[in-house]
Amino acid sequence: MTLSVQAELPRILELFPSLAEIGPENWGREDVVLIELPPNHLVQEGQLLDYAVLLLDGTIRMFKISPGGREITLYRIQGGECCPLMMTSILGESEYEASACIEKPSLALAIPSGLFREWMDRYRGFRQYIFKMVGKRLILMSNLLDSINFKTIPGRVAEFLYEQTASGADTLALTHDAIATELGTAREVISRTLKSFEKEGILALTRGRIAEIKRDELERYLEY
Amino acid sequence: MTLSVQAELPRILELFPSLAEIGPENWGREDVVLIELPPNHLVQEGQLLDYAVLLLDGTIRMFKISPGGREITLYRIQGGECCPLMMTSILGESEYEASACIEKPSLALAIPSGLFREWMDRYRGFRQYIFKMVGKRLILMSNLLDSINFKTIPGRVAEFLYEQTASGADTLALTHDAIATELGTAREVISRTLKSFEKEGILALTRGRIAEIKRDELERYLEY
DNA sequence: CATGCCGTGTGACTTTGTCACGGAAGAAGA
DNA sequence: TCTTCTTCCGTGACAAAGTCACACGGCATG
Repeated sequence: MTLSVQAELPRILELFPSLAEIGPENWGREDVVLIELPPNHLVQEGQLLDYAVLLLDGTIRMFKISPGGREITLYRIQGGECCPLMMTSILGESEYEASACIEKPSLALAIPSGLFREWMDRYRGFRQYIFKMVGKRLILMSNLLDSINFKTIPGRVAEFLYEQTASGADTLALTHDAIATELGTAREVISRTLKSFEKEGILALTRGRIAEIKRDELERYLEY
Repeated sequence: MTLSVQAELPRILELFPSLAEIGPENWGREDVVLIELPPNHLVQEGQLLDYAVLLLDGTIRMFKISPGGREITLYRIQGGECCPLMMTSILGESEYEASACIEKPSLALAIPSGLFREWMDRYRGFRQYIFKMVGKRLILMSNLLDSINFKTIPGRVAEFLYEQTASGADTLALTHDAIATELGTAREVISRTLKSFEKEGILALTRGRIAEIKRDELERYLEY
């Protein structure tokens, strides 16, 4: 069974209000389809560019990977978002230069490149929405660059933990390796940093878990 | 004496062909003006956003600066280009988050934000041009991020020298500090690296000069 | 219970960044 | 020409971060 765009239209419009201005003649098209993205599927540079993808559900992690295998997460795409790198590839006919990993099973609206360009021309709100997305990521990436180049590791780890516990939880189910991958450093570095945090009583470490995280203590390490 | 937009129109259209579709009623406006940007003038975050700026001449360096004073160059804007971070700020009403330094005396076309948005809506070619610019920088920044995080210093210095000598010159008039600022590292690090290159006979160092650069020898150090 | 994998801890070493100098090249002025 | 000053460069000692090699323990699986 495949999902029908028509059936999901309410959900699509809720997530992407800017698509409201698109008329029924476009929604009826056979080449605008819903696709399911399998979890843990990897997309390398330059693929999938026949379609622009708007994510309805799940999450996709965009990252860079070095020849040595070290990774760094650039950003995540969530339901209601789209991938700016992909957008600019389609619109600028340039290369794409990052990898994507589908973290949670994802559902997406696929729009053929040509049609996507047409929509960008025709629909003002949609265009503005896409532009905002791209701008947001541009700023995000410039801040990431800033962090990598100017901040210390303890500072970045503290910041990461601080963000992850923003919802109130004081425990995270994360391996050191996962954090290293987020921040673009090595697992040993994270292990040592966390260990030193533990010695200061800021948190407690067990296998695959970071518990008893004291957010207020973390603040001491936040930079800027 | 101020320069007249009308008088410079041929030059403007040559540098920005996509502006050709804009009719005379817009070119006659009093609020579209040419401005001269003084060299070494610094622009901090969030300024100048009442106008979108299209550069006709000169160069502007966009960079990040740390609390400690270390800098890293994000990219340069040249004649015929515009600043993507500024564009996205105007279109997305978000913050701007970088500094700019006018390196060479510059001449620019200033368009009020509102009118710029109007042009973006009305003129397809102009819109596509701006989008291409933004995309180009997004990719450039993601590659820079990659370099910072994954490449070695000798690799990055070699790459920098390689690019700077692409025109054929085997001598560069650059201080070590200038290179450090380009790459986002410390002057001492660059000094040591260049010294080691000199010991290998790849180049010759004198005050404010790097001479006898052997491009083919540099290739050994290029990464990827 | 045995096996194997995965996550973690650790020490030794290399690379990069920081700090504090000092010294030399060139510009400017007397 | 000599003096003074600024800018640029070199260096050593140290701190921070990344790399490499390996060991150990928890936990799942058969």
